[in-house]
Amino acid sequence: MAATLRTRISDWIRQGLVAAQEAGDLPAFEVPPVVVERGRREEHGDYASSVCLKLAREARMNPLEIARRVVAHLPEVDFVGRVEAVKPGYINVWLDERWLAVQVESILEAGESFGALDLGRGQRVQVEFVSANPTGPLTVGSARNAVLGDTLASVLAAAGYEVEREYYVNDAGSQVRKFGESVYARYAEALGESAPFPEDGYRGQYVADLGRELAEEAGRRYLEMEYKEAVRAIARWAVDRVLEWIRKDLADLGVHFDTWRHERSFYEEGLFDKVLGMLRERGYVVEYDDAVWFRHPDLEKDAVLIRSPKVIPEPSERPTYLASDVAYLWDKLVERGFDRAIYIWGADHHGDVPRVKAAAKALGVDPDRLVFILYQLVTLWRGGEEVRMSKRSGEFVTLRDLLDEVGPDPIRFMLLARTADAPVDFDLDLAVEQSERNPVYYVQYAHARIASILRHAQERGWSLDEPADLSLLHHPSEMALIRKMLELPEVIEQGARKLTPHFLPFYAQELAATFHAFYRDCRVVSSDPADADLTRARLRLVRAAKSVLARVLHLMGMTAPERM
RNA sequence: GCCCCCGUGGCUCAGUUGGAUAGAGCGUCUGGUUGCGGACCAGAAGGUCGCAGGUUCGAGUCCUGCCGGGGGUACCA
Repeated sequence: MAATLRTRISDWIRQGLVAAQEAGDLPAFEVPPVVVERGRREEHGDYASSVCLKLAREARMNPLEIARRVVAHLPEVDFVGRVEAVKPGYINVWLDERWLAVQVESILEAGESFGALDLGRGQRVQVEFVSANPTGPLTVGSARNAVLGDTLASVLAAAGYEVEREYYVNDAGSQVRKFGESVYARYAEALGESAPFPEDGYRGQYVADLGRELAEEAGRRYLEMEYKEAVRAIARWAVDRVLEWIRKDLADLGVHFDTWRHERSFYEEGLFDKVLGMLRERGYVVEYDDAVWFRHPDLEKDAVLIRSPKVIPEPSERPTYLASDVAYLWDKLVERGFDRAIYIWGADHHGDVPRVKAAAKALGVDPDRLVFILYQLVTLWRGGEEVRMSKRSGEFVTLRDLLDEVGPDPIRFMLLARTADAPVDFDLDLAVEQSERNPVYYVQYAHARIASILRHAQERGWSLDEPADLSLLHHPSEMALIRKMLELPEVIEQGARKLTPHFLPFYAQELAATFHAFYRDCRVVSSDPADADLTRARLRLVRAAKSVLARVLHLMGMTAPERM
């Protein structure tokens, strides 16, 4: 399966167009891309194209007449059963039902690789996501980030990209230092000493726990060190501890990273100095007010700060946010040579996008190779009321809380089933509710139901691996199910092209619904000996449906339960 | 002020580079299983796609203005 049905039909119609031109039935003109969409109504076929409407002006012909001539020149292909030119000038295409029936076998053969495309042609893409500050547990917002990034990565991999998942660890800069100071203070307290608690420090309970843990582990060692040095060491220790939590939470959510890139390394390895030098050479750096600024004509502001002693006095540490971003983009696109770098950011960072893009330009890197997916905020609801979250009051729902209360599957599904552009209202009551109002179970139920049918069949002595005469499949509900399964590659194509994984949960629901309707109409395991061949064919069909359902669920990072 | 996102049936949301009568779930109403999982299925009611212009054969989709909601506009990340 290298191309979607839609592309094959598009190519096919293009062939008809060209053939019509060569035969002199159509005037010579450049053939535009043949847009093919799914027929919205039964009488519009499985696929439909409106190219002829677009061509009417250039060809100076009635669009319907164009369509007729194109149809007359369409070559024979096995997957098309019927084609017609209608009303204003559409070309409607119906798939061949015998061909459809046979696809069941190819779906089964493909298994977990069904829907794989080579859209990416092996291009290397990095998806960098979550990347939350390692100064505390992950929040619900990070969960949305994680789910989006991880699923997008899966979709891109399915579409033929070579994908790497990366977590960017912000372990340089003022927040980490402040975190270190906070832990230091709690650590000192645990040992009966008093230490100044930093202004705007981290006040969560976990900070106190870390302080106590450190006191038990290290004793008075850090108290005897020079303060700044102790803070630096403690910060490293505490960041490592927090990263362990983060890693665990993400693993429980089903998210795994290939690489963890540490911001600090940009400074330790001299990458930042190198990139800053390049910017300076190219004239994009100005200095005034005792600080270093990045300037670029694309920016609305005169300049953006790169380094200032007022932010970070320590030259060895990260100067500003942008400074690291500039070093990082160079690291991604040049040093490590990714063709594309995808960033998953909260929409509150949208203002930084033009800066990073401008920096890329300044460094001579094509800014289009940087892609930013911005997602809106998540608000939690419980008992019909918004759950207010505030880190200061310590009353915020962590990803850990959510995992303990809801479990990974509903979290993933519900955070996925919305465009990134729209804010998410996460209804805690609904997420845990096991009812028809909860779409998560609707999809998983279809999978479990098929598993149950297969168990039932085996108990009755049916073999599941037996070949079958698939041409016996022709019931409308059988055909609908096959058609729906064959849509998966197109869902993957859309998701990879538009970088919008939210198509998956919608498709999953449709597939489940199509299966349930089939189940109503068609008995799979028949006890009538006369139906033996049909039973065999339907068992193949149902196995294929189970496989595709599992495939979608796995793409979404969810489980496909055998029973529930 | 400026920048970004959103505004589609009662509610939550889809809508494939502009296409044929705008879709789904939930909710409401009505109905369905003497056989494979009723966490299921079928049918019905319900929408001037925020408002006003514009672009064209054709606009929920593109452009402009306005209204309403959210976010951003730090020498924080």
